[in-house]
Amino acid sequence: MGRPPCCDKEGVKKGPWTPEEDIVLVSYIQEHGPGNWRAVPTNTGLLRCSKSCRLRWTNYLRPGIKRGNFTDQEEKMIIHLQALLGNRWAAIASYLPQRTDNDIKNYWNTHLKKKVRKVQVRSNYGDDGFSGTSKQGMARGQWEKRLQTDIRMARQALWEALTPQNSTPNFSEILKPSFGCFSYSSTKQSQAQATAYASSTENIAKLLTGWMKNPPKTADKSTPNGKCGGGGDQDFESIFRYECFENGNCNSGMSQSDNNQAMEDGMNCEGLPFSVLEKWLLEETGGVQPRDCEFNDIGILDEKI
DNA sequence: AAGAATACCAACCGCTTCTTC
DNA sequence: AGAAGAAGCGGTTGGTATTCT
Repeated sequence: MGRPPCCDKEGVKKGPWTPEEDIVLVSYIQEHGPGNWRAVPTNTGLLRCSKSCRLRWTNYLRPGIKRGNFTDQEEKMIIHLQALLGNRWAAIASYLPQRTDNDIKNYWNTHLKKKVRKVQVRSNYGDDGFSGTSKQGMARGQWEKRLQTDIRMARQALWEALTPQNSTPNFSEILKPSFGCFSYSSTKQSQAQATAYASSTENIAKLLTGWMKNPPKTADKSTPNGKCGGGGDQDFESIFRYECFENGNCNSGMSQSDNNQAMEDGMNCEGLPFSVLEKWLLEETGGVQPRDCEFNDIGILDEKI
């Protein structure tokens, strides 16, 4: 027998929150700060369970939340992140600080899932899509399994590439988070792509090692998310810019002028912000690889040094 | 105009993970 | 070390709005 649900008690209200309840909750949190949710219903007199209070705050009342109207940029990020991380909505939401996991999840389920599926069907499988046997003779379940495998392979490859004993990569490949999801058409091709992906990621270690040897002197630890704030030409952003736009590794098909515009907007050629790409990279490395890097300049690895 | 179908999203449920003792 | 409670997370539900027939 499991623990009884916290909201089963009698007298606990369910359903939509009223503006009055919202005001009570917000006033209480303004005074005491978020947390200790257990105490909220008793101290406020709200006939809600602690869980409901927390959810209402985090998903709706918390300041800084942007609601509705997802931009193209946000859509793109969600699609990429979902392909990379799966349905880990909280992790995805961490890249979009103004959006809640619930919001992203809802948006994915109602809009993006269909959109992505359409694109996949059109570009890779023809109009018969996933029904029955596809053109490749693969059932949907198998396809999903393979997708997961490819993502795992890609992540593994990235991790391996970031360990100091490995070397030699094409950085722009890493900045193509669409790996694994939208680009395969046959098992052979998918394997080849995974292999190509693995070998092409090897350069990251090199790039990072070069960067770490001369860490940005002006890196600003106080910038949001602890990211490097304009550390001369050796910071993450500069590396992304160099590899994508100046070193000829951009394969987005974008014109040079569009590239320049994206660069000015702080994005790579796929429209992904440098800050996000940087965070990916740091997450993929677990914040600890390459082992002898001095990540402390961007406030990530202080305790390891 | 009205009923049915579909879309949307806030909120709930239950499982997992974290924290405290 | 492990039990218990708190908090976090993702899947699902249900009410409302909108669109279709």
